[in-house]
Amino acid sequence: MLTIWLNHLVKMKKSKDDTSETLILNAAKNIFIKKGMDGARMQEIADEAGINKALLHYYFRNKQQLFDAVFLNAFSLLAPQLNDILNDESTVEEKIKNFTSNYITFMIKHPYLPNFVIQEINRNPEFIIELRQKPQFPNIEKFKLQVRTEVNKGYLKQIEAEQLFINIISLCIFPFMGKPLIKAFLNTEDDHFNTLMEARKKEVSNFIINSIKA
Amino acid sequence: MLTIWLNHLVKMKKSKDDTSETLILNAAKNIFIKKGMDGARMQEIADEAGINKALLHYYFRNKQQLFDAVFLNAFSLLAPQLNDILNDESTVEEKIKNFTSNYITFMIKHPYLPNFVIQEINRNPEFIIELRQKPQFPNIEKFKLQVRTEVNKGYLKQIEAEQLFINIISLCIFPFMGKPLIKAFLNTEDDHFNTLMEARKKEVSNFIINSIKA
DNA sequence: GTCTATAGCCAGATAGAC
DNA sequence: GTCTATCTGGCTATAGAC
Repeated sequence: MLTIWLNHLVKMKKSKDDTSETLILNAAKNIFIKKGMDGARMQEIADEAGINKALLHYYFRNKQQLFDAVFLNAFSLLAPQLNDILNDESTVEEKIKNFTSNYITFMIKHPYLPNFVIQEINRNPEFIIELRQKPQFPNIEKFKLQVRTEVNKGYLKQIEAEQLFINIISLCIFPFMGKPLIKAFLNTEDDHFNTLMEARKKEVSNFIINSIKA
Repeated sequence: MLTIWLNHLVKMKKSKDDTSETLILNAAKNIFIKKGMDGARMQEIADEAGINKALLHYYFRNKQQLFDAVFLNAFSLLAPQLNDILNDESTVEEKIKNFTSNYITFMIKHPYLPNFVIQEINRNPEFIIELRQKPQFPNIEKFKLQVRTEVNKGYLKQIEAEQLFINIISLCIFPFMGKPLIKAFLNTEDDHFNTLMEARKKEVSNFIINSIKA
């Protein structure tokens, strides 16, 4: 009886973010995102989590399963925001303003995410097949229809919805993937790069809307 | 004497592309681009080249040096074209037309290159420091000045040269890095994706120029 | 649940014959 | 220059004590 009560106390002391499982997931996220599936070492993840290597295998049977947990979690951060924007009721112009601003804000917070996700999808295309099954997977049909309608009504210049969509996500995501290259090309440092990204929250939507507004 | 002559004959039979060294470099390129430095196996590269693992170490002392050779070669394909465009004498509008069309044509031929280069730079940022030393490394100062001049003269709408540069390369490069994701979002297959990329040779410059022309 | 110790494998690199 | 055979280290995964 006493031991139960003591255990209870101990459990209370640990916040939800301090359980071994979440410690491991966080550590794994950091290491996998930096080094990828192939470059990451289980020992390194254990060290980062401040626990033992054997414990990784206790919670997640093997490296692949630990990786999958991290990957799916990362992807599920990226996708839903896309969906929200694509399917709400605002005009194309409003959609673009909201989406670019929100997505770039999000990218500033999680700059390593797109590189990680895209790299690992290229390494293992099976992932995408799995992801597509899920009902939350982004669907752009409504957006396509809306663009066509607004083009026909003369609100927007002639443009293919699919090309517009590609342009939008390219402008939001690429700068973060290519950060080291862009910094080198512009011959600049983190401070100025961050200022540029901050400005892009408005810059990108202006750029797009300038181009397509009739 | 006879052996010398025979050796000569053998060497004549081999075209320049059939020497062991180029066989190895080609094989290494294929494997490294698909799997990255960490994912690639020396054995796999040897198999792809149709030679023995030990021979890899004979020509390139170790895996890192073989990788470096491939990486530098890949990068030196990407960079000079950028430089050519940035420093010739045409107007900003012409520059954008030429650059986007040429670069997307090039990307269609080498779709795996940007992913490879950017991924490995992120994995090992030392690379960029080395690359920046080289005189052929792209320099955008002239382009920046030119954009500012044309904005001041009223040929172009107000836009920061650096943001414009980021937009241009984002629109050219990202679609190829994100190909599996984009295909999934658009719910489409290789055929249609390739058609879209083909169209982008003109589409991208129209999109940009629409946006910035006064 | 958490640890130490170790099994077992695989990959990079070298030795040495031809 | 090219091969076969082998060394060596490091990594995933498990066994087993507490």
